[in-house]
Amino acid sequence: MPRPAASESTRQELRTQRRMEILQAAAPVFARKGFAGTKITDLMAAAQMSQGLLYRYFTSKDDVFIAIVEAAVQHSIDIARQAEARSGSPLERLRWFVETYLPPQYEHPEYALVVAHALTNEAVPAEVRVHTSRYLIEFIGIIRDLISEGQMAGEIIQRDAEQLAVHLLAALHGLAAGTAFLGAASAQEQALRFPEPEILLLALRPDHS
Amino acid sequence: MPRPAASESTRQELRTQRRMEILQAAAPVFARKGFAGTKITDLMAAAQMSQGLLYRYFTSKDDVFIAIVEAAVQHSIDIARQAEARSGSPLERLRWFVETYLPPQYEHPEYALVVAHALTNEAVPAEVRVHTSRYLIEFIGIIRDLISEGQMAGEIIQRDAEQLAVHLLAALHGLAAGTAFLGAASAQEQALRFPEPEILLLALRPDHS
Amino acid sequence: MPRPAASESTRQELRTQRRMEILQAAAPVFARKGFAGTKITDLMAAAQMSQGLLYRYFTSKDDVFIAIVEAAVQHSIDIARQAEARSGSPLERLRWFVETYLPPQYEHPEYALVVAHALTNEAVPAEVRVHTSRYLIEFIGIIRDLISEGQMAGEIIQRDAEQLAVHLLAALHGLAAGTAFLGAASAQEQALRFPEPEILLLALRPDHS
Amino acid sequence: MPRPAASESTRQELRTQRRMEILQAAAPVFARKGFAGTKITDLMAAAQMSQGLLYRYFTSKDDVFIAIVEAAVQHSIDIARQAEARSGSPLERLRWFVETYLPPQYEHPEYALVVAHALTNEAVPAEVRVHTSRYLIEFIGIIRDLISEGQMAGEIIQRDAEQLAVHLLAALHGLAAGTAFLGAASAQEQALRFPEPEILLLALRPDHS
DNA sequence: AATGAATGAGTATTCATTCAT
DNA sequence: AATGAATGAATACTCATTCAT
Repeated sequence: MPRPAASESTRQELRTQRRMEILQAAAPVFARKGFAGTKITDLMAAAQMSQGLLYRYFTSKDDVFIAIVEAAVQHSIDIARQAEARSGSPLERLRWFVETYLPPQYEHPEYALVVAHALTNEAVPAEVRVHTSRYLIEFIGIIRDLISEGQMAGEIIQRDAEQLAVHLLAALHGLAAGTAFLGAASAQEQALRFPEPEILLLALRPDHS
Repeated sequence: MPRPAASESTRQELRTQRRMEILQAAAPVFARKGFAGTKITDLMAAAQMSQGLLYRYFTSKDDVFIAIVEAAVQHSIDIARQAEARSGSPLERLRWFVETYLPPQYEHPEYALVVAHALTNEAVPAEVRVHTSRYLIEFIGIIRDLISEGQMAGEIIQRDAEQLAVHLLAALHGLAAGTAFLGAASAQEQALRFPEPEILLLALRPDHS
Repeated sequence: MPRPAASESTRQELRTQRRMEILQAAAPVFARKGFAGTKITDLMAAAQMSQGLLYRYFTSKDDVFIAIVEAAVQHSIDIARQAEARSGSPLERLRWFVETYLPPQYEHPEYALVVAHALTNEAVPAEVRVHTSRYLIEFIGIIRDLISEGQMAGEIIQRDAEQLAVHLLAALHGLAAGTAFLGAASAQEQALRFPEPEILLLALRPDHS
Repeated sequence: MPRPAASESTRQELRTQRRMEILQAAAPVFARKGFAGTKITDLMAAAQMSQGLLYRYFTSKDDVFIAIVEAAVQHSIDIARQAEARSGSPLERLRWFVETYLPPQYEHPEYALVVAHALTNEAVPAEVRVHTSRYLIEFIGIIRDLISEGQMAGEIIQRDAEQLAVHLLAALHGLAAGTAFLGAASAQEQALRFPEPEILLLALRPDHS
């Protein structure tokens, strides 16, 4: 067997590598400027490549955006599934989830913003929106089930599990979004204190008495 | 013979009226499409007027957007101030705030989205972003002080008041944003249950002893 | 015979009066901004009337412009014809023409500019251009004939009369146009000295010897 | 291995080349239609390029216009300076100037028209107007000084040198402008005879006696 | 007649995408 | 593969003209 295969796979690796570079450079730009507000030029300037090159790795601006959203949503679900699959009590697993999920959001709020943007923004192709929201519902479902389990174990307050799940995730998302701007804004004045993971779990405490 | 005065003031009223119509039609469009993604045509089609007319009432697309953000932020602060000024225990006042603030957000999530957009999006003029974030910090401050009071009264858990405030408002915002898409998305499948106001207050419960 | 005629004629006078006011206000505006650069708003602001009113007196922007050009050209020809009909030697009549024609051009260069604009500018309806240039050729013809007469009387240099005529009128026009800007421009620095009428006639002096 | 340098300099040449093509195509269009009356489409259609391309070479319509005016004025001054620096008597140098300056104006009256437009038209940015008129005053100054010299040499009539200079240049400009329309207009009927350079100098002849 | 609001076609400019090198 | 020039559709904004009062 000759060598072409080797150079072929190397080429493939380079391609994948390039694609990743572009995506990583693109995410924060989309987050900051929104889908419609982002120009191909912005994207490729951030990636330090020539604009024309984008079209060797993606078919369109949409395509880049979709890839980012896809990855972000997939990442969220992955963590939720890991939490689900862990050992430990339901509450312990929820705590692990929040502690694993929140800090990176504080570091890279762009992904949350891009996902939000993808869901909200009509400029984004409808199929992406549908697809993404379906994933999110799955995401919520996983958390809701963990909460239910915790309630059966008596570790979690007896309220509608779905409402509790939505509340938890809304707070997580709100915080990620908030970091993006209040973080920046408050930096200028006095830094705003963002809640530690533990705070997010307070609402779940079982009732006294 | 002061006749002109009458028609003059009438004209002013009509102008104000028209401005309002445009703003009310524009808010949901901006919320759905984002600033850059919204065309003047979209705005004026929603308002059922000819596009050119917009420029008799606003100087630019920016101008319309800013007016909406301004109003939304002002409205938020107003409610917070009313809560502050109310009689009753701090917790009761916070409950009133959440019960007053949340349901309209479920009804009209567009305003929250527009504000978020204004803060996040670089396509939005920088001064608007700065101005708006300053208001938001004031908003947070009011809620934080209410929480502090509640803590002194023993009604609220002893944790960093600012973190608790940020958490509360992040959840509120996250829910408003979430309604916009998950509401719509879940409508297609099975409706998602969004938390009642009471849920938002669970995190504030004082610790069991 | 009843009275309606009287009020009827009064109405007519008012109409004519209004038309004139508009034209007089419009000429300098067109001169300064050109045809395409002038807005109806500019015109009517200068005339201190509401924009809509223009359409009671003229059918369009073109119409106003044409009326001004027409009047200006007609005025030029009138003076040339008066010079033609005068008594005195051909050179004396030419002198009268230049002395009568030039100073008002220095005072109101706008008309010369508007005529030039009408001839040059393709934004102006083609028929106006043709019509106007036909008039101008007539204008040149009158001056050329006066020069010919002067040559036969030995008062004027023996050169192609048409060339001399074109030269004279080009200078007149060039000076009118020049006043509009060099006058203004030089006012800021040191005033530029524009030629007295006599200078324009120097080229016509018969040869020495 | 300095290969990139070569292609880099080639690129620059191509850019400059393109800029020139656009300018050359644009000048007559601006001359015919005026600044406000000229559409980007007109410009680029004349240059046989797509409209969007203009913006890779100029920042705006203004920018193109300014470049043309700048070049035209600069060209005028250059010729005046060459006349100034020549050998020969003042009158001979003036004759050289007129003979060099006038015929190209007959060929390409567009530049004179564009300059006139730049000075007259308020649609043109004020700074361009000021800048250009300053140049023109310099231009006049050079000619005035040549005339003064000629007067001292007894070659030129004893009249205010500045008035003579303004007259000469007004005639030159008037002829250039005139060619643009009377040339075209008269073509349709009978050709009008435009003055030969020599005619322009007649006014300068010293007095008989 | 007079006013100023309403309309919508038109224009400068931008930007995703394609193409030549 | 990589670059950056070229294309042209799309969009904010303007302005002549019409209309309601």
